[in-house]
Amino acid sequence: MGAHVASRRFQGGCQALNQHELISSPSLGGRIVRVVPDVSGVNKVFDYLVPETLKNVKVGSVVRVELHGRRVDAWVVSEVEYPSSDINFKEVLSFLSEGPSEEVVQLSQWAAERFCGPLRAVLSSASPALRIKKLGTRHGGASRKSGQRSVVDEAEELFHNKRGGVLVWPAPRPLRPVLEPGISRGRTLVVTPSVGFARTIAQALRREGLSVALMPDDWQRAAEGVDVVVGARSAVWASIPELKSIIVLDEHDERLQDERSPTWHARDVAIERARALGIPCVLVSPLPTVSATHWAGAEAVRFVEQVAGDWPPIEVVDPYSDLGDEEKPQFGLLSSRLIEVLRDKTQTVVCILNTKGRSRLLSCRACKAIIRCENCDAAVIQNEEGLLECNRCGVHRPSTCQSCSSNALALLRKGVAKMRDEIEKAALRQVVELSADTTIAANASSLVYIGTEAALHRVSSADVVVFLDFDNELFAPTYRAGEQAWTLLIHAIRLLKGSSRALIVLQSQDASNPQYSDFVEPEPRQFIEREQNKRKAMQLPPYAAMARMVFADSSFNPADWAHCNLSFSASAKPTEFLVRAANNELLTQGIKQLRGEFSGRFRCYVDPMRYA
DNA sequence: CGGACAAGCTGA
DNA sequence: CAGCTTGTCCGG
Repeated sequence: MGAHVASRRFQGGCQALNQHELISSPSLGGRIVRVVPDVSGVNKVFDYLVPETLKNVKVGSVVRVELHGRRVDAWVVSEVEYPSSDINFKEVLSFLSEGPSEEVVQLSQWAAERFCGPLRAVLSSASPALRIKKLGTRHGGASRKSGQRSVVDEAEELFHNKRGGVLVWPAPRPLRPVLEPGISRGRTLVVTPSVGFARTIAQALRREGLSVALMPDDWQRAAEGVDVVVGARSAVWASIPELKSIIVLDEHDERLQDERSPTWHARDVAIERARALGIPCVLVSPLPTVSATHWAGAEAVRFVEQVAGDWPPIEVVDPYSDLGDEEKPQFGLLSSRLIEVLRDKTQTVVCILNTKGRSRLLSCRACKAIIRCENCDAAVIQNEEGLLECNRCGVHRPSTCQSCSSNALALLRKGVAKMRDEIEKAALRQVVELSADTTIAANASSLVYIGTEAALHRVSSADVVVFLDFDNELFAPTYRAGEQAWTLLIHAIRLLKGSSRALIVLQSQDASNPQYSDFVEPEPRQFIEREQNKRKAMQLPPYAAMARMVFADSSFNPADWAHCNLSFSASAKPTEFLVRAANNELLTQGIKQLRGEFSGRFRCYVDPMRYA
């Protein structure tokens, strides 16, 4: 009977990690540790006895255990006490490696719960790539040169504010003033969207005489103690003793979110980590997300005065309305403004054509308007029955244009290769297609490039960046389309740094849409406020919680699960659902309940970047 | 995940 | 009813 009660306590998968669940009392047989096996599909915890010989086994340690007849790696997540010693535990077989600190283990548990995914995956991101038998202790930090630079007042204030906040600032240009107030407080964690950016920062800080750990390679150095730990999103899991502040750079960038379940976002993890430690977290971006500003609250969002040249001129042009009728069929996505830019042989031009989901974008043959959902304004697609269907809100309607009632609709689809040919014809000079296997000559001058959004990461500078079809970004069927469009734009703007003729061209077949006015006259305050109001009105994150759920088979019927207080909407795939709840707590609670009661398997993607 | 065991299907 | 496939359960 006692064994049965004990075994019931292990039920419930990754949610059953509450170490306070068991009554504390001295145990007779030695230390008992609760472990998470590194086995996919086993989202449960198990308890093992630590033999006297393995003294270095502690919370976070990677150990070897026998589970169901096989030997597997596992993380120790807590020590537990049993009221009696009548259960025969298996012993931990061996100590394999140092792992995340207890603080990071707890943070991982928070993230697994908040993002409704397996703890194993988070612990894996938080662990060293190679085994570490023993950690040393390094200097206590603060081994730094004096000679501090002038500091941006706003950044300074945010770090002195106990909680931190959001700094609206065109990083990565002068970065030192933003990092300085953090670094001067003590050990600092800097998280960036890309490894390249992290490496640049690490090099710059090392040149100043600071000790720096670049994640994930310097896992051990970070755990032993350095002045600054810097890395891409998984650096947010670095085990750092006596952490004093956290800085997230380019908070708007979606690369800060992991796309596998659990879909943790480094911004959210950083905020929670700082909260738990009672240290400031400062989020930096030229245009922070609604989630960031909502967390900070109005008084902790600081706008740094824009420097001239931060924003290059941005032109929105309509490739249809500004051409003569006879030119339209010939040039397609080529506006006269674009042709003018292309033909100036002294300028390097980068053209971006995002082909993702392009084939699904519809336009009206008669009035050229983009076909949108009448309810929520998202771009719609045509389903198999020929009806227009909104992926965002699920509304259907017959195939007619919302602005002129014509029923002649055209699919806008053209690949990069085809566009390259057209552009080359119009440009009267060579156009290079940028793809994964294109190499760019180091000092190639004044060329025209074309590629998907990945091309923005493949060139180092340009005079002009043209988004051939910005509607595809701005009206993408995800609620974060506005922010994601801005992310691309910010990246493009940084490519223009150094050019005296910097220019951004956004081609749109709906240039008069009010959403475009934000781009012509960028006003971060206004954009943030408008975006916030939109999310609030439509009950979208962060004012509500949302997840994509992918079931292993089609045995799930949402109608049977009303008691979980989740609202399900079907998607194009029968095994996928979009699920909503009023807030994150209700979402995780509902999903937890569902996981407990529903027999089938499913994966969750909380705050999904994109959803079909 | 992958082993254990149970229940279901087939063919002589 | 052996021999095989398919399903469900469970791991300390």
